[in-house]
Amino acid sequence: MKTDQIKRETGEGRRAAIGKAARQLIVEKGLEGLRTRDIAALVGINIATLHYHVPSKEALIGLVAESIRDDFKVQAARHPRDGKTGLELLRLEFADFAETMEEAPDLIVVMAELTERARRDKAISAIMAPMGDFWRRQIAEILALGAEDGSFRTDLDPKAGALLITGALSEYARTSGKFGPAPALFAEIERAFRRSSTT
Amino acid sequence: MKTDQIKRETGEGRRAAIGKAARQLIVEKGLEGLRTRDIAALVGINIATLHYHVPSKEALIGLVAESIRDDFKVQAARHPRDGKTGLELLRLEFADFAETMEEAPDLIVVMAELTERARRDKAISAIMAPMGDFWRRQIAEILALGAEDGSFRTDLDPKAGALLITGALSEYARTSGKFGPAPALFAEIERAFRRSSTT
DNA sequence: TCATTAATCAATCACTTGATTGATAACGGG
DNA sequence: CCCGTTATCAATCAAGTGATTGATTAATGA
Repeated sequence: MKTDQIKRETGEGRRAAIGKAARQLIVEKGLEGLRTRDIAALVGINIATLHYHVPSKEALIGLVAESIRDDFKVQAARHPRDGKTGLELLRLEFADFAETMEEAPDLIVVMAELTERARRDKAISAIMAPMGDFWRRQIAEILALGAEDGSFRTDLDPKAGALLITGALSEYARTSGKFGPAPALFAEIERAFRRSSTT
Repeated sequence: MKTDQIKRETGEGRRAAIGKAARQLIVEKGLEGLRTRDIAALVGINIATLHYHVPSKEALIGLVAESIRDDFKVQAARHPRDGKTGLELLRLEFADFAETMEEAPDLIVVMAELTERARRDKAISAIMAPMGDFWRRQIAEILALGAEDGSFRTDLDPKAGALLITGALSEYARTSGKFGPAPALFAEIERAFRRSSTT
């Protein structure tokens, strides 16, 4: 257990540490207030060393975006999803989201920050946009499945419904604290898509 | 029609011009890339003159936040809202939103940017948070009214429903272009809250 | 063992950026 | 017409800010 590095660190290890520190600083100060010097200080290395591992600030932000994408992929594949009804899958989605908010709230903060930046930065957009698309498509598939298996309304538009759900969850994460407990929101979403009461 | 200022400009006029230029630049480069020099250049004045009218960058961002709030208030009071059913009011809300996206898309972009910053900046938060609250409360009232007058489901949770709607509209604005035409989303929202088919 | 590579840092560069200073020119009331 | 107020700018400051340079030291393989 060599906690404190006496001397050196392997290349990939450093890159990972730099990415982690950058994410932490983005949470604290925003992308706007992100400084290479602060990152280096947090990692405990010289600025030149930081530039040795990550050539530019742009590349650094790209590194963060990639690390977010990786975390997102892990989160998306956490639970088995076979042989379940639409409603069960949707609840699984809710559970995943609640779990992420609990365990890795900074993931959501940094994602929001990068999504904002993606509007102007094509390189970031290339990484972040597919993530949003993936999420929405996954929810849309769940809704379509649920409409077939009787969990949800048959007049449901899966794509629009998916936008509703991802929007609501994002908004909840953004305003969290102000709005009450998540289950109340989850329940309302279920009612919004449930099959009409008569049979 | 004195289009080009030969010499001077009144104080309030300048402040307004500075605010407008700042908003334009925030749309182009983000809050992150907002520079006092760029604003001054866009207005056509010296940096010192800018500081004469707006003492600091912080005050400048506050000015932008206030101008956004003012626009928001105008937008919110555009149509008469008395004597209508919940569904009619909701449709009015949709129309207002679509109109804003059409006529003043930068309003939405800047609002998103400031909302993001509000997370870290208390002064901005003090201006922006009430705006979001106001919007959500207004929608919640519409939903509550519609549940009473028979437009919407009776098992509707107005607060959760409002979060669903504002989240969906924000998400739509954020991803616009990717998702199809707004009416499809509006229609799905209506179905989500409509009274169950029987009766 | 020893040359090569990988990793690190002190010092510094070139430029940006918010803000200030001191002087100057228009405006407007008396 | 004159003087105080308002508005403006050229020049400059001080503190950053991303990035580079040149040298030094640990690891690594032949």
